[in-house]
Formats: sequence, C-alpha cells, structure tokens
Amino acid sequence: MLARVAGLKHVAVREYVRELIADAQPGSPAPSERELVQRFGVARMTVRQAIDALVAEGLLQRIPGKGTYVAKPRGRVGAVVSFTEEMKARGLLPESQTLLARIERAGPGIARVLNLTEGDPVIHWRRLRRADASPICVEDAYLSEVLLPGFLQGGTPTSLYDALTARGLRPTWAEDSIRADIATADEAELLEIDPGAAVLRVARRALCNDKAVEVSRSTYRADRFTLWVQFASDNGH
Amino acid sequence: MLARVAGLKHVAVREYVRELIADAQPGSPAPSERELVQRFGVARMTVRQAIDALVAEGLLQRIPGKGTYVAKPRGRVGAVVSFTEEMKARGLLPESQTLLARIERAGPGIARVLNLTEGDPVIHWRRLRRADASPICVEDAYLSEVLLPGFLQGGTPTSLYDALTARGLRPTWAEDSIRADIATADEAELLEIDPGAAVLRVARRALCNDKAVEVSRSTYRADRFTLWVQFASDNGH
DNA sequence: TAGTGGTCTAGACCACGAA
DNA sequence: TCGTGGTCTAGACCACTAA
Repeated sequence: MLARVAGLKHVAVREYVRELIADAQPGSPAPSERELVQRFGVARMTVRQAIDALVAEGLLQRIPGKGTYVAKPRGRVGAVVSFTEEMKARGLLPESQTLLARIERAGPGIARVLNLTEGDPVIHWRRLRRADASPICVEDAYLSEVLLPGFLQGGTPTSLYDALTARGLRPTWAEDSIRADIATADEAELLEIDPGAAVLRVARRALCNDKAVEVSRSTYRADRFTLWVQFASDNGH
Repeated sequence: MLARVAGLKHVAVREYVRELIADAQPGSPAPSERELVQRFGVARMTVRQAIDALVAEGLLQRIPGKGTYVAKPRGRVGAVVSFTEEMKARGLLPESQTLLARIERAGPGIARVLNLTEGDPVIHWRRLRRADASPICVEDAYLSEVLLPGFLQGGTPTSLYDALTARGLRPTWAEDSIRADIATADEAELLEIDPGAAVLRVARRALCNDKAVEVSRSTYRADRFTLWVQFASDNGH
C-alpha cells in the first residue's frame, strides 16, 4: 500500500520504495530514478531526495552507471535499540518483571546526567528482564519526571521505548559504557548465577533532541548475553 | 584555505564550510545557504548538497526558520577506531608488544569469516597491548595474506589500522561482539591479574568495501578498560 | 547506443522564527 | 516583515556500464 502523506512527495516516494523492497533479495534492482519520476509525476531531485534517505538508512546502494540495488542487510549501524527490540530480533520472547517503580529525589549523580537539580523528582524503575523465561539482566532506569509527568500512572508500561515513543521522546542519541565485572551477591541471586560469575555492565545515557530522558544501568549474565555493535567508518565524504 | 577540487562544486562548498567551522564554538551560526549561493555563485541545491553532508557527519545542525549551526560535538556515532586511536583519544600512551607474528594456514573458522578457503595463508598477529605501560589487552588478529602480501616483511607495523590505511584497506565497516568472561590462567599471567578476575572479550570482524580484511579477538582487563559506544536513532526519515 | 546515477541550474512557494 | 531552512520543478550535461 502506498503510504499517504499529505504534501511531502519525497516521503511518498520513499515509503513506496521502502515497501517495494521490504521483502526483496539483496542485490535485486530497485526502480530507477527516472522510472519513479514517471510513476509519481515528480521532479528527479524529489526522487533523489527519497532515495538518498534509503541509502543513508543502508537499505539501498547506488552503483553509478548501473542502477540502484537492494543493499546487503547488515546490522544497522549505530541504531538505538531497546532490550525488547533486541530480544525480538534474536527470536526470543522478552519479558520484564518490575521489581521497583517509584518516584525518588534525584541524587547528585543522577541529577547531573539527567540535567536536573539535586532533589528534583525522578522515576526509578528497576526490572528483572528475561528472555524465553530465563533471567538475563537486571536494569535500573532513571527517567526525568519533569519530562514524563504521570509516567507511572496506570501501571508500568510494557516497553520503555514504546512508551517514550508515544510521548515523542524516543531517544535520538545514546551513549553506552560497557565493562565486565563480577556479580554482586544480590545480582547473583536475581540472575540465578553463582557469586563470582562474570557479568556485563552497561550504563546508558539517552537523549532526545539534546534533552536527557533516560539514564540506566544494566547488569547482564555473561553466559547468556553477547552484545553486538556495528560500526561504519567516516567514509571520506 | 579553500580546498581546490576540480569540477565538484558541492565538494568545494562543503570543504570551505568545514574549515570555516573547524574551530568554531558549538551553537555558533554557520553561513546561511543563500549566503553561500552568493559567495560561490552556485545554485541553492548545490549548497544544500554540501550542507547535507556536513549535517550527516554530525558537524552541523539545521534549525528550520532560524539557520544552520555548529553542532555540539559528541562521540562520533559508530566510527571504526583502533586501539591506538582510542588510547590516544583518552590521553594515554598506547604501546604494543608483539608476542607472535607469522603466517599460518586458515582453519575452518577463520577461513569462513575471512571469506577464504581452508588452508589459505593467513597472517596471525598476537600482541600484548599496554596503555601508559600497564597491560590492558591481549589481541589475536588474523588478516588475509591474499589481500596483504608481504605484510610482515620488514617487521610488524606500529599501528594495524595505519598499515591498512596505507594500503587502501582501512575498514569501512566493522562488527564487534562483546561479552564478559573470567580470565584464563594464560590471560591472567599476561594481563597481570588474578585468575578468576573478570575480562571483557571483544571479537571484531572488519570489512573494507565488503572484503573481509581483519578478524580479531581481544581480551581486556575489566578493571582498566571501559568500552564507550555511541548510537544514533533512525531519525524518522 | 541507450540507460543509469552524479552533478548542476535558476528559479518557485511554503512554514517558521525573530524583530 | 524579512530571513531561514524545507520542498519542489523542469530541465541540462557528464561519466559510466552494458548490450
């Protein structure tokens, strides 16, 4: 189906092509630019704007003199993904058990990274996360209550990132710090591992348009979780 | 200085602006599009093409109705960086002690990821890496001897990525898998840590234009090394 | 030779922000 | 009101690839 978007022709073209190639094999040809010009009755620059976006997303690949082709799927470079999305992508069933969800006063550390004043209200949400019923991770998330008033009303959301998206606050940028460590006794009990077992600690700071919305610290079982990260080079431009 | 690039006007505009903003404060205004149109005597679409590239690089930020501004510097999203570069960026002195450098026959695993046939020659380079004289990491790198003939002649290079760059084979894409583990006895001795201490294991697969050039496995001391990764969202497009 | 993407022109109208 | 970036047009010539 053609996405109907009022006014923005390049968006219409882009979404048309996106759906056209959604199930296509890598390497198969996409419509040529002039073909899309004909089909949509728009200028070629408009078509190029649409294709540019898909190329930037890594979905298409241009080959001068030949055509535009469906790119080989490779891990999306540097996308901010949530635990929920990540587990689904691996074919696992993500679950989440809330251990704690309340409003606290921001301490100095949280206040600084969330860009708040000490003592400001913050949402503290602690969850035990499972994949296919096995514990994988304990996560403490801190959210700015100022940006998310009434966030916990009516219970905790299923997916944090879905909830943020619904409020127009899905992170546009995030930074993780990743280190290895030995599980504490508390963590070992929650994650059902031996004390002394290795864990992966990931601290995330996530911004939406330069506003800090989420700070979290996650502790993953080392034997059940491998983090995958894709990089791209600054390709000369 | 104005970069002189024959024929490609958008490149000339782009490099002019890049140098103009190189030392500018974040938030300071860049030249407006119409101003650049005047200065270079080109069409506005050409200027936009130049600015688009700098925005994609994260150097500039457009604000509709206001202007174009120098973006806040933030960790470059998803850049492929080497150990050497990473340590320098942290203000540490990177050193590297070669423990082993020789040509071996590719086993089935290495052959698969390097896209070679089993038994093909591969370069195996094992290094103990230090920062400010303290051991940080043991790395085993495997390189395709087919792509890098005579790589080890005349001694081992100082920086792997510099050596690859010199041959036009700097990785354009890489994927890391990251997990926590407990050090083996050998690793503990090399890294000067207790057996049973936590380590971070990073396996990297690096491509240059879809050709596999490097596969490596690194083991980092957990107490001296934290990995930082920046992400950007698929911003709606 | 025909088709492709890469580059470029010289305009246009719009929505938005600041004064 | 004026300047900004966002979108769009209807062409053009080029280098390259494939037949």
